[in-house]
Order: sequence, then structure tokens, then C-alpha cells
Amino acid sequence: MPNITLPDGSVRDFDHPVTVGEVAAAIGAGLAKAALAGKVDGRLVDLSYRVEADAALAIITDKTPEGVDILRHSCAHLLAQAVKELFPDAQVTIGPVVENGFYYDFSYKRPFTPEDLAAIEARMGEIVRRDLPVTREVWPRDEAVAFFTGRGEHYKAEIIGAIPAGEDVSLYRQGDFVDLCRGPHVPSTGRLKVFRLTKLAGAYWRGDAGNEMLQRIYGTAWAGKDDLDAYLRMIEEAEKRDHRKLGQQLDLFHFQEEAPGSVFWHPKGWRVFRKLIAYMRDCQERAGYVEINTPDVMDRALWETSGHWFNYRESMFTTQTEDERVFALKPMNCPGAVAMYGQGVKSYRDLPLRMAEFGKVHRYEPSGALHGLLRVRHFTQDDAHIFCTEEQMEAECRDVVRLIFAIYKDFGFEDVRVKLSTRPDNRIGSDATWDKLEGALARALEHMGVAYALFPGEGAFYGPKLEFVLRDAIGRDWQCGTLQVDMNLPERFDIHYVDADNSHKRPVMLHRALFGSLERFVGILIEHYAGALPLWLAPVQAVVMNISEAQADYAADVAQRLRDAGFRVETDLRNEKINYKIREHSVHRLPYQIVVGDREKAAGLVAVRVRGGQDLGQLSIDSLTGRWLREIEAKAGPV
RNA sequence: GCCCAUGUAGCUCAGUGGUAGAGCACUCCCUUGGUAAGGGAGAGGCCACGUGUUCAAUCCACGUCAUGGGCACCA
Repeated sequence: MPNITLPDGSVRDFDHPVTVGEVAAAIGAGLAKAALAGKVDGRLVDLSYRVEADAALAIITDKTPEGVDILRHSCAHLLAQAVKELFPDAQVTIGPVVENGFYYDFSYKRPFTPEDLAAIEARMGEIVRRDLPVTREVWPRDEAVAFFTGRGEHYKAEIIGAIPAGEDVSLYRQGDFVDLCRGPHVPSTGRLKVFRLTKLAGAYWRGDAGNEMLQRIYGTAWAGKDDLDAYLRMIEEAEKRDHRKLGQQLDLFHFQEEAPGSVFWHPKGWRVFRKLIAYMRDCQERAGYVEINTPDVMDRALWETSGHWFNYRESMFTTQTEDERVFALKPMNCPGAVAMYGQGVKSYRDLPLRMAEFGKVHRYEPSGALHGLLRVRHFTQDDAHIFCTEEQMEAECRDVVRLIFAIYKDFGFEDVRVKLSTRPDNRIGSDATWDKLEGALARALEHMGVAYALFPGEGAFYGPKLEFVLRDAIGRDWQCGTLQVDMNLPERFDIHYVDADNSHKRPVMLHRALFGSLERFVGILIEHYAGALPLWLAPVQAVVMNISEAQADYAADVAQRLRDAGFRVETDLRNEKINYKIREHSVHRLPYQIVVGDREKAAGLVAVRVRGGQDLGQLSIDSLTGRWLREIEAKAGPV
């Protein structure tokens, strides 16, 4: 008879098989009430699961992430049941748990409307009040297929049909609603209290764009109302940080219909952009890079050599001139860089050759992919191509990884996820070479003590790659930096260097970008800092305001002296009250506001207010610039 | 590209089958005020674009473009 070991190490002895729910009851009435499911020897099971033999058991409640996921999964079933009750001829497909909630995909003759959504949510509440028991049944696969086919649930039947013949499948039943599911689930619908349907969307059956579009309903679910409220507040906060909204409010950039996916940078936004380039240029020069610039428009022949014409053409902007020559706007900088390398004869003494380029690339991205600054059709890469020998490659990779982390740190990004994608099935180059290249990337990370996720088979056909991913304010992941090894282009362009023994050798080509796209990086920074860019990046670092006309000259003079000291400073000499001006510049998140009235003018000082409201009192211009220099030196600034 | 929604003044939004409104911003006047909105007046719109229906369309229908939320995509 089972000895049950609980998480605290205690053991309970039962003289007969017991269900998880009975164990919970034996421990205490409170736990029995809170129990949602169990975990037996590491496997999640229903409360009704019968423990026959000795086992380790944990009672799952909504206090753990696993418990909350069970709530969410059961909410997906609840949603499906409500939809089937209201729209009997809708067909169910799948309904998994996602971050913060769940969704369910349906096939229905017409799109669901927001009114439908409200009705469905109301029906879900009603089913909760019915407090239907949720029960598990095990069926032979073929019987389950026949059952769902008989109910007209063809998608469900198709899913179950894909399960190997002869296997049993588990079904969950609540009232008249039955769904295929691995489980576990809450014991009854009455346990689902805190949920909300959030949005309607289209989604392809089985995630394949070649299939029909289903209707997805998203919802969110939580253990308690406080959690839901916190989540909704978080969403609200994220919306306030949206770089598209802040870009408008802070007068940084705009988009317009004539140039979908391309940015109009306003003076202030362009200052941030230029600052990033200046910063990166400085970092790269210290790291031994040279900077080049290659043409934006090049003949089709070059793209045929690089292979883009055949593999990437649908994403390229092309143009034909009067003389019928066909050109393409570069979607990548690499061919230009290789062409640059090909000029003149390179010696092993020239390597490693690190060629950086702030290259503008154009890609005809699908219209539905465009998203503010984060996904555009025209963007600037902080690109570089490193040509080196195989022996030099590992050290070069290490240096790139070191540089990338140092740079992210300056922007306050400490939590960076790294992905290593390795050889795909369809590839060029020998296994020995791939071993070397993948090893170089992996060792570069390990050398830095950087954890990474391995994505086997996800590399490009021409080489493995590292990707550096940052998470934005709304929890979306954006790839920024990348480090790739390319065995293809050196071959296609037939480039080489003369080695010490006078033989011709093929260089290895590393391709790397640290910001990735300058446009995207600005977008991420705006959200990261909620528009309050640190002093060193702020487009306007300070504004000098006069109290009244009598100090206009002095204010202009102060501003000029600060500009002479190298700072980005504007004046606000408008005929407005100081309260009005301070409000406006606070809304625009200026790092510093400087007020000069008669008192400051007489003393030759300035009154300084820091972003956030702190009053520094009266300072001399020298002590203010000294403070600023120290702050800029410290870089990242408050987030 | 696919599904759904949206598109009215510089911005944020109301609104109606009889060619339009608010707040803020803008211009001018008064005010010269010490740390988050002083007062008054004025100007400003081919109601995204095209084609239909209608005596009449910003409103209805269809199409196009763009944007938003998802999906697919991100070599």
C-alpha cells in the first residue's frame, strides 16, 4: 500500500490506494479546498488520480506557476464550451496555455465580433456558476476519432488521427462538452473565477500560412483578482511606453502613407540616432575596426554573384534605368564588403581586417510585419565584416561577444539572451569546418561565462550564428545583435589572401551587428527608458528658461556657454509663466531644466531642476557642467 | 501576404444621409508671472483615396492605401 512522500520530506502511509484529492484532505481541509491538481513523481495529474504505489506527491494550488497554468488551461476549455453552447456549428481545434493566459482556435462560418466576445465571456461565467465537474476519460484512439467525427468536429478528429494507432487518448468532459486533452484540469468549472477574454485574431490552422484561417480568441486568467489587476496595469504601463506613441509626443519621428515602413526622423530623433552612431564609431575604432561605405544601388550582376538574386529577390527593391539596366537596393551590406575586400591583393599581414559600415539596407518586408521602428523596410545596420584566418577566428568571436556585452551594459541591458544556431540539414562546407565554426562561437560564449540556448539546425546554410535578444517593455523579444560565420560569400566572390608561404588562401568571414538595426535600437531604447533618455543620449539635455523678459539676454548667454562646453541645450524665452514652461519640458522628459531670474542673473548663477523634480538650487555653470560630465561618464542612467 | 478592426483640425477624440464640433497645440492681444497648464480673441478640415447607390454621401456599398491587434514571415 502506498507510502506518499510529501515535498517537505514527510511520509504518509495509506493502507489503500488513494486519490490526490484524498491525500490533500488527509493533510488538511484548507489544502483540500485549495488543491487544483497534483504532481506525482514529477508528473502533473488530476486530483482524481489514484496513487497505487509508493510515490512522491505535491499538491498543486494556484500559488504556484504550474497551478496557474492549470487554471489557464481549464479556462481554454471553458471558453470552448461557451462557444459551442452559443455557436453549436463552430468547430473546436486547439486551446493551449500561453504567457499570462490562454487562447482557443475555432472554425466558424463568420468572424466573431466584439459583441460575441462579451456574450461568450458572460456564458463562461454562467458555466462557472453551474460548477460542472471536470472528469477524465481514457479512450482508444480510433473510438475517439469516430466520436469527434460523429460530432462534426473534423479538426479534432484530424488531430487525434495523427496520434499513433493503438494508443489510448485522454478526453476531458464537463457537462456536454468533451475535448481531447492531456490534462490535468481543475476538478470543476466552479474553480475558475478570475479570467477575461482579451482579443480576437486570425490564426492559421496548424500555424501554416497555406491552411485556412481560424478564429482565435485570447484570454487572460489569474489566481486572484489582484493578479489580474496588476496584469492589466502592466499592460497599460506598457502602452504608455509604446515607442510609437512617445515618438509622436516627444517629436522624434513619424511615418506616413507614402513610405510604409520607412522613418521620417525629426531633428530630435535624428540627434539620438546620430549619437548612437557616434558612440558605436568610437567603440569600434578602439576595437581596431576601420569604417567603409559602399553603394546603396548596385547592378543585378553583383546580386547574382552573391546569390541574393535567386534566393532573396522577392524581398528586394529593384529598379530599372532608361538604358534597361537592372539595379537593386542592397538588402544587406555583405556583398559590398566582400567587393571592398576584393580590391587589391591582401596579405596574411592585413588580417584580421575588420571593416565596419553604417549601411542602409532596404527589404520589402510583408506589409503585416511592419511595426513602428521595430520592423521597418528601410533601416541602418551597424554592420561589420571581419576577414581573418581560421586560426584568428576564435579570438575574433570572443572580442565581438565581449564588445556586445560591454555595449549593452552602457544602455542598462544586463539581461540578454543568446541563441546559438547550428548546422542545418541543407548546408555547404564540410563537417570538419562546421565543427570548427560552431566550436568557435560556443567557446567565445563560454569564455565570457555567458549562458546560451542551442538551436540545432537553425543556422544559415552558409554558417552558424549567434543571436542576441533583448526583451521590450511589453514583453516582446527583439533580436538585436548577431554574429554569423559565412563560408559562402568568400567562395562566391573568390576572395583570398597571400599567406606566409606565398600560397593563396581563403579567408574566413565573420558578419556581425551589435545594435542590429539603429532604427529598432532607438525604438527599444525609447520603450526601455519610457522616453526619459539618459543625459548622454537625450536629444535636448537641458533647456534654459527666463522668468521674465529682463533675463532673456542672460538666459541666451547661459545656453550659449553650455553649448560651447559641448552640451545640447536650448532656450525657452517665450512669454509664458515659469510653471507653464516647466510643465511642458517635464512632459517632454528633459533631463535638466535651468531657470534664470533676476536673482541668478545678479549672482551669475543658474537654478537647476533635475528630471523627476529634484531642485539642485543655484549652481555656477562650471559646477553644473562638471556634474553633467560625471553623469555622462556613468552612462546607462536611471531606467 | 492572411483574419479582424480603425482612418474626422498639428495632436487626442466627439458627431450626423442635407459638405462638421470639443480640448490641447498654433497666431494675435492683455499679462512680466519664481519650479507641472494666467486671461481673451482668431485662424485652421476635399471628414484617407477611388468608384458606385441616392435628389443629396464624411456617414450606405464595393475597391484601394495606410495604421492597429493577431497569424504567417524575419533568408
